[in-house]
Amino acid sequence: MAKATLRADARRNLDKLRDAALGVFREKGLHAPLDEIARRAGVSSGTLYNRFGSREALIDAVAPELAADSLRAVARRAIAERDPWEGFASYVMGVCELQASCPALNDVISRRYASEQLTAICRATEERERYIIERAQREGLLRADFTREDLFFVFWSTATLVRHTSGAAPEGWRRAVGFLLDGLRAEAAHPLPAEPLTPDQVEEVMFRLGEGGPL
Amino acid sequence: MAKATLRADARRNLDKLRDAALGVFREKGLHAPLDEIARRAGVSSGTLYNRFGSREALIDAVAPELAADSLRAVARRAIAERDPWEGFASYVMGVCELQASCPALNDVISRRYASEQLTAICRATEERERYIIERAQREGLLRADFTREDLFFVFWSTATLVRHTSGAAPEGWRRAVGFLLDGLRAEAAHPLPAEPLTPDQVEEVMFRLGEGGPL
DNA sequence: ACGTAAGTTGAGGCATGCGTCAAGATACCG
DNA sequence: CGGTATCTTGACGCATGCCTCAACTTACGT
Repeated sequence: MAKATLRADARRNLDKLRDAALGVFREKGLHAPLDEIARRAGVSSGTLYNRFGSREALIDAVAPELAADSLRAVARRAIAERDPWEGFASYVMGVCELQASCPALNDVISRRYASEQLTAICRATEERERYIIERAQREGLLRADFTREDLFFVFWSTATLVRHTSGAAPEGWRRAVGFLLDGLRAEAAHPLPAEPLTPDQVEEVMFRLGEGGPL
Repeated sequence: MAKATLRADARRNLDKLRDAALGVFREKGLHAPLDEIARRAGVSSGTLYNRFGSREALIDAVAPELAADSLRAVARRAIAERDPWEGFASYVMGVCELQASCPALNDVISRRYASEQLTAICRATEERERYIIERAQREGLLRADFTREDLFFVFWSTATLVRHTSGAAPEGWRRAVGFLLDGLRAEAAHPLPAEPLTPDQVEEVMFRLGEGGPL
């Protein structure tokens, strides 16, 4: 399917587009206008479509550099914490910090776009999260009824919070996450009014997030 | 400025538009296309602009019927609770239920639109909230460092949650709110990593929400 | 150096949604 | 009933953003 060899100029354009996409995505999020990426790369929008064909392909091309490393690093730091609760808390805060630091990461973490690479990155994330959660629960520090799917509540919430408060109160989200973490400690637990989401439900929600729609 | 008396047909159209707006807003939220409202009212979009002139004016015309009563009712029920914590929890859950039950209310509560009437409604809300919060704090049930501005964290979060999970997991948000409430009990309190938002900051965030922008 | 396959261009078609205005319709007054 | 002020209409222009394709340009092999 894919041509093995590109003409030199095409190859150059592909690289310029990749770089431009990385920059624009980081500044404006994964929904940034493709035209702007083409403009920044110094090529026409037609070329962008020639080289990539879709936003998704473009995202796939930059996803690893954009997200994989930072997410891995956050998990690594969390696991390195001696205290399992501190590890969990550090993970949650760390991921939220990523969300706050870069619109594109925020989109990745709250799953505003799906793509092959992104999905792979998330699957890797998932396993690390399970470990971090279980470790904290084994010691009776994280409430026992907390599931990995519940993490999405945290990240979806922070996604919006960060998006809207980054201007007026850049550190405001930390307070919200603080409240939330206090509710996740084992000793804070009270019976919950609803069952956890199933992985399928999470999947479905993410799928709809991709659709876009208003907000 | 405003004409005191309208011609009969104009008056009729105004009412039809008001009704249509109420219906469409309830179904789709306050950002629903104005054309659709005109269509449902059986008039042309030009007439909508003749009668109202802007989305904001249209919102103002339906805001009281749309939002004021239900918000008041939730606060009333909360205050009627004997236990101040139950009152507070019931208020939070109640408001979130409104968010979940109607896209327009969700927009009002999370302040996706500003308008004169809406602002007035919110100011009324504010006082009731202060009372509910203080009552629960006086008894040492709600954590002492919780401010009225922090309520917005809850409602902003739920707004997004509800918007995205209403299809796949209609009751899912209750679980998220459950976690949050557990973090708000006095005995769950741990030092927070950030200061509360000032009312000005809340104002500014709300102003930006109105702007729209992506998501 | 030249021919051709490969690549690029950018105007233009699509769709959404806001807001306007000249032309036509209609209520109301005398 | 007629005249006029009031009101309605709906096509149009605007803007955003996606995506395409016929015409043009360029790299590369010989």
